[in-house]
Amino acid sequence: MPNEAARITNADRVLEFLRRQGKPLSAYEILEALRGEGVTAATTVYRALDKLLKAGHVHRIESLNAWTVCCEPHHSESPVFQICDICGNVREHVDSRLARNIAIMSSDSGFAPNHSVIEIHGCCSDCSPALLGA
Amino acid sequence: MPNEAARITNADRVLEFLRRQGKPLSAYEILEALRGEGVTAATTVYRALDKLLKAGHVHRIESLNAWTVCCEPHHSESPVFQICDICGNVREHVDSRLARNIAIMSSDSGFAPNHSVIEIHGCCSDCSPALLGA
DNA sequence: TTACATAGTGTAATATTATTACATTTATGC
DNA sequence: GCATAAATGTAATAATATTACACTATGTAA
Repeated sequence: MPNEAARITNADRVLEFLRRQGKPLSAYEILEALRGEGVTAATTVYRALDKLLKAGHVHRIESLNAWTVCCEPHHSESPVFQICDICGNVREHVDSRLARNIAIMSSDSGFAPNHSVIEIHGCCSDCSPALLGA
Repeated sequence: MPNEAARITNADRVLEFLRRQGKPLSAYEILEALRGEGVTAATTVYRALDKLLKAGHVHRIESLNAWTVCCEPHHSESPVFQICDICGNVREHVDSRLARNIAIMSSDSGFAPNHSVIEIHGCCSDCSPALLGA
C-alpha cells in the first residue's frame, strides 16, 4: 500500500538540499554535496532535477546554468528572477503585469507562448550601497 | 593609417556567417562552418562572439546556448526573443511596455537592473496550424 | 502469489559548451 | 625604430549535460 513513510528518493534529497541552501546551485555542486548520501553520478542529479522541474518544485536559471527551489510551488505564471551579479543573491517574483505584456505581445504577433525565461541581472539593494561606497 | 580596407578579423567572419544563416547557432556550429576560413579553435569563436556581444552586434540566447545577430543594432532596451520549439525559428522584439514594467518592478523592490534575459518559448504562427492538423 | 507495468536507480561512457594559460603576430601612435 | 595595444594561434582542461543499458523496487490486478 502507498503510504507517507515511503522511501526517500533522490528527488527528495535534492529538493531538501536546495531548500537548505536557499540559493541557486549547479547540478555538479548538488552532486558533490550529496556524495555522502550515496549520490555518485551526474545522471542521478539531472534525473532528480528533471522530476522536480516537471512537478514545479524547482526552477532552472538559464543564465546561470543553475537550479533553485520555487518560492511558492504551483503558481501558474512564469517566474521572474532578479539576479544580483555582485553577491549572487537571486529573488523570485511573480508579476501579472509582465505576464500580461507577454500575452499581448504574443497574440499581436501570432505566437503561442508556452514557457517564459525572465532573468534580470543587476545589483540588489544590499549591494548598491556597497557599490557607492567603493 | 586606419582605413576601411582594414584586415578582415575573425569577428567579421563570425558576424557575416551569423547574418547569412539568420538563425541562432552554437559556438561549435560556427566553428565547424568557419574551418574552411582558417578558424580552428573554440577560443577563436568565443573571442569573436565576445567582441560582437560587447559591440551590440549579436545576442546570446541563454536557453538555447546559442548566438544570433541583433535585428537592429544599437537599441538600448533589452531584447525579447520568441522561440518556436517546433521549427526553431527565433524572432527578436523590442518592447517598451515590458521594459517599463521591469523598471517599475525593479524600483519597487530596490533592485538596479543592468541586463535582462527574456526568452519566450512556444509555437510560432507558422507551426500552430501544423500542430492543429496533426 | 504470480505476473505485469511503471517508477526509480546504478554505472560508464560520451557529448556539448566554455574557459584558461601562454606564446606569437599584427596594427597603431609616438 | 620602438612601445603599446589589439588580435590571433594553439593546446589543454573545466564545466555542464546526455545517452545507453542493466537492474531493483513498488503498485496493480488477474
